[in-house]
Amino acid sequence: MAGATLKDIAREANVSIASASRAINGLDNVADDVKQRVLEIAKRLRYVPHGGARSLVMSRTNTIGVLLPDIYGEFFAEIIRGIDVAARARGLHLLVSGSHGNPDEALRIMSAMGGRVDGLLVMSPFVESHDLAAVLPLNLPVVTIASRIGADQRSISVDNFGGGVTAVAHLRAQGCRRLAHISGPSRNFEAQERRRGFLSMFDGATPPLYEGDFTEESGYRGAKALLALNERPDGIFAANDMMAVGCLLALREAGVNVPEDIAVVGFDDIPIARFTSPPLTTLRVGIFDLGRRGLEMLVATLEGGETGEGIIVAPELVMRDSSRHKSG
Amino acid sequence: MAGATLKDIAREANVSIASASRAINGLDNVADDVKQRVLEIAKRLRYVPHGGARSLVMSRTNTIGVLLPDIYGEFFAEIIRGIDVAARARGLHLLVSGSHGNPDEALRIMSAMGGRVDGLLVMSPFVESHDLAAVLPLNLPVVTIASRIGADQRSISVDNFGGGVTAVAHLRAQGCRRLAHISGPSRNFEAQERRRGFLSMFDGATPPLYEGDFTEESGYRGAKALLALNERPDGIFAANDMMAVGCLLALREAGVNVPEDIAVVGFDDIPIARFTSPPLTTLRVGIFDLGRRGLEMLVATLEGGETGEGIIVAPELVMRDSSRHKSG
DNA sequence: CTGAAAGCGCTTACAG
DNA sequence: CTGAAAGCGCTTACAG
Repeated sequence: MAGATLKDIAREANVSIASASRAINGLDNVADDVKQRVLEIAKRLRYVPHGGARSLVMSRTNTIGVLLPDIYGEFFAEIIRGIDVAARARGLHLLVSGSHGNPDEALRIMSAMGGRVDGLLVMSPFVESHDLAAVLPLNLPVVTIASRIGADQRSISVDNFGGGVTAVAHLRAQGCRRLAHISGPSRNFEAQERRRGFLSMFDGATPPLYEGDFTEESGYRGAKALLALNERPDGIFAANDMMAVGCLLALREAGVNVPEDIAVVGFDDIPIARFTSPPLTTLRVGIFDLGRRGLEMLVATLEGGETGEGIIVAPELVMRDSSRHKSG
Repeated sequence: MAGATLKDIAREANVSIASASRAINGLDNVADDVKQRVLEIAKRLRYVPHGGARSLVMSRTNTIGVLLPDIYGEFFAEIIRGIDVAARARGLHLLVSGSHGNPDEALRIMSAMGGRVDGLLVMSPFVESHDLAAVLPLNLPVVTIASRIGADQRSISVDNFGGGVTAVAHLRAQGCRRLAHISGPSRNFEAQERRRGFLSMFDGATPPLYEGDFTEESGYRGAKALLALNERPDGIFAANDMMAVGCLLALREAGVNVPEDIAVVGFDDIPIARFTSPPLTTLRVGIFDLGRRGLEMLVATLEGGETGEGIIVAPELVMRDSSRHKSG
């Protein structure tokens, strides 16, 4: 019922469980015939080693815990894919937990992962996330991705402020004079930084802001709200691509030409951005690589114990038709 | 270094490790003061129980292994989200492994998960996947999602054939006379079934087929290929929404009106389908629910040992503007 | 090359 | 209410 164990195999093969263990693990201090016999029996019994027991004695789980705020849309699919590909290349397992809504929940989950993982990859973009640092498990290496956690933490994050600045500079260079911003949720640290970057380009003036929640839906509503303004904007910076997609749809429905009447810039460069109509100008953060590099950094910590500080990735402007030069 | 253990706590609290264990687990056969003392010390030491040891002795891991073919795009993000939400509700962990490219790799991964999980949720849509059934770990409950594995397997899948039939019937009802199909990859079982359903509506005649690979890119190329035909189709059934998105873009670029000139139907109803232009008519399979119900079915097997056969979900036509009634 | 034995951290009858 | 002890399945010095 509970599956074959090493003991079963050893008995059947007439050897000690030590020898069985060695054969299974491919060590060379086993007689060839023993090795063969054991392997055969193992296959016949469909033996699979008990990972828990193994990790108990080796004090290594070969598993990385992954903590995500919400598994939603292409952005997170890409992040996980990057992590997964890098983990697979190293024979590591992934204990994944998505959709925690706040730091408290993240904490509960992390403690539930205790003893099951060798390290933690945490993405917790909540503004309050720096509290997390205080409760992170001792002795468990952690790398944060796009989060706001104590600066002493090893981390890989995005220059969101700089991205906001770049978006504004680009729109102005394309001839836009009245810019507006559809921001992400205010409790999201990244959203806050992008908005700060955007606003930093206006001294004194207060450009129109609409607070969305990173969904297409909210981008759609945001664009409608901006269109209703007395002074219509001629350039919109959406804090992520999902909202930009919703935004493009609302503009189309309103008969607004993009980019001639209103230019649009997103953030992230999710795979679908090339396939919107018109194709979306955006700030590429290399989502897949964010995940991949996060995992690699964690592995480096695990192995070398290196004490490098964080990496900050500068988003790269990808110009597509949604913002390409305009008449005015 | 290795983190505090029950022994450390017991020593510090001047109790046996048995009592410490009871206090930690909230059993009631512990004196209140002992419980309090232990809990305090545990918090101070940032104690987290060793999951491996616990699962070893309890022969229960509270973890579900999830095996996906590829973590890519919104479809898989939604599946995982459904699984994750359902798992969280039951206090279960998820050991996730994405991007296996074939049944062999799936097998390797499954054996690597051995002893770490109580059950397996497998999605392996490869045509050759029925081989998997022969090597699935003994005694490890498995539920398959949208896969082609032995019929005795508990499973939740989609009526892909019926979906193909529905798509054709719908397009014809909208007035389309020359239908074409952009199919998924031929080694994908679901893609095959959708194509079979499509073709079943043409006796004798051979409508145009273009084989894509489920990416936007291939949908884009497929539409271009179909537009180059002598006899242009006036209705296209794309085997998934991603390809339908690429298809819509190609049609727009070619100045083709949708649905007036060519109507388009997708498959899946990914979240973004409502936000394409025009909004995409598609066959909704309830992706999130596929994941959620798969996990629930697995849990039922785990708990009750019930022996129900599989569930087959009928996709539901969601009519949007990309196929709404046409002149001709 | 091989086996007996210790021990990883935990839970749970069992006896008090 | 409490503790000593057995045991979950495995790996690894240690002694042969």
